[in-house]
Amino acid sequence: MHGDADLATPARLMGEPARAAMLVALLDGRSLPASELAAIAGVKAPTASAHLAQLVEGGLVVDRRIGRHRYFALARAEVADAVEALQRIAPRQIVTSYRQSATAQRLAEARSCYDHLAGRVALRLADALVAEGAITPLRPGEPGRLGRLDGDLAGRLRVSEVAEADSRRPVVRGCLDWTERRPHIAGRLGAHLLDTLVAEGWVSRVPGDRSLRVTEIGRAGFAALG
Amino acid sequence: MHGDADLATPARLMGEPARAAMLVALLDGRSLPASELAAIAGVKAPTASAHLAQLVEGGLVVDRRIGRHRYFALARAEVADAVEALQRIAPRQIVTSYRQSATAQRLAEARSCYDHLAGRVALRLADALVAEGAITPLRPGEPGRLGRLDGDLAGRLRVSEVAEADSRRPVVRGCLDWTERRPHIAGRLGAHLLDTLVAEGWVSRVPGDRSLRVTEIGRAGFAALG
DNA sequence: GGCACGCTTCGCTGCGCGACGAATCGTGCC
DNA sequence: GGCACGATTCGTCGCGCAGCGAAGCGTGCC
Repeated sequence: MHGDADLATPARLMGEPARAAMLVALLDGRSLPASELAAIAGVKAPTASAHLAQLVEGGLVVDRRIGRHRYFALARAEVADAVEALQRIAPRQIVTSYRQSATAQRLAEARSCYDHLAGRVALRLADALVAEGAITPLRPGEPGRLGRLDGDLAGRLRVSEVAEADSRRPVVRGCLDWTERRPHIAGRLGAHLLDTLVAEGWVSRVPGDRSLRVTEIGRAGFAALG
Repeated sequence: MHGDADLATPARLMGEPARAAMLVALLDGRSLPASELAAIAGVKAPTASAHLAQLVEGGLVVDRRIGRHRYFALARAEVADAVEALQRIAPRQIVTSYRQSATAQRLAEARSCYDHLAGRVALRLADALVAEGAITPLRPGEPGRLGRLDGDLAGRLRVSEVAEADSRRPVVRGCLDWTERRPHIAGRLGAHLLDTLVAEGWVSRVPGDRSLRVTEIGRAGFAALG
């Protein structure tokens, strides 16, 4: 009658618990693969695939195929606004702005990505190792090579240890951080660096969460990188 | 895991077309009875009753029982915000703010309420007739009485005609305007006034809509009331 | 008191859709 | 080339729930 937008369509998409969980997981702007969203939503792959297809069809989410992976992200800021507006009227719990929440900030700062380090600190670390010549410049999804390992940082993080390991897995691989749109270090070195940083007390794992807590030691260490 | 508000609950409530239509109808802050919401949503009374019970249970809508009627309104401004946020991401159609839209403004200014006049102009008219002594002060839901009908306004609007009619329906009744929280004129006089104003060209009916268009004549006439 | 009327409750029907196992497709990797 | 793996498609199952007719309840009205 008086030209309403079809409110019910996006609301229905958000009204299913598994889909709602996916949208919340994407609220901070990251892109996540279907498998991870399935785990977050607590459903199996076929179910997640169907949900994600609906979200894309409904224009709430966009997808980007990278090799055999498929990354999903919120389509636009208005979708995040709507999600947050709904959270505000949800029973119990006050949400100011999730995108600026402590959890989202911690995830953007430092988190684990599979077995390696991600977040802003990962980018600083990668930049510093490239600058030192310990690794070749990173390109997303592509393998890199080690360089001269006699530098200060390479020594402190024991980069040479990964050179010795025998594995089919590439030593260095660029892994795109979808929040920052720049690659950080994955591959054997990426996993090794995360282990070393945890062992050295720079970061500590948060149980049941992918975020990492940066300690005082780590804060000083990362700050000294550049 | 990280203390989310239960986004899915309010979203599910909004994700059903009939309920969504009801919420949109309440978006401008009015209170509407169940029967009218049923008509707006295009469902029968039992279905509407079930939907409204869910909306109340979910905290999106509050109800107020007045006699055998039950009026519903949005529970708080945040609900309207969420509805509008969802409309903005709905396929095709851009909604800026429905509460400030032309249609909502017209409804707040002048509309028909069943068979009589409502909206801000109805309040001005009621105030003027009370001031002139043509009717006793209005109390919501209660009948009133006619007074001296030799005043200017009473003459122009032919109020005396309703005094002559023989009907069980009360001559004057206060009808609460839920937007303005003050009563306007219902009853036989209310219906008579609307008919007269249409006949005199103060307002014209909008087909398929409860809003009334105030003409130039009406604009001048209402302005002269006070 | 009796009627009208708005709303609710009950019982039933049918459909939409979420869930998953199994199989398939496509890609990356060594 | 062959394996591993992420994602999708297909088919099936079962639950949840919207919808309504009929009946019941409470209130207003004269």
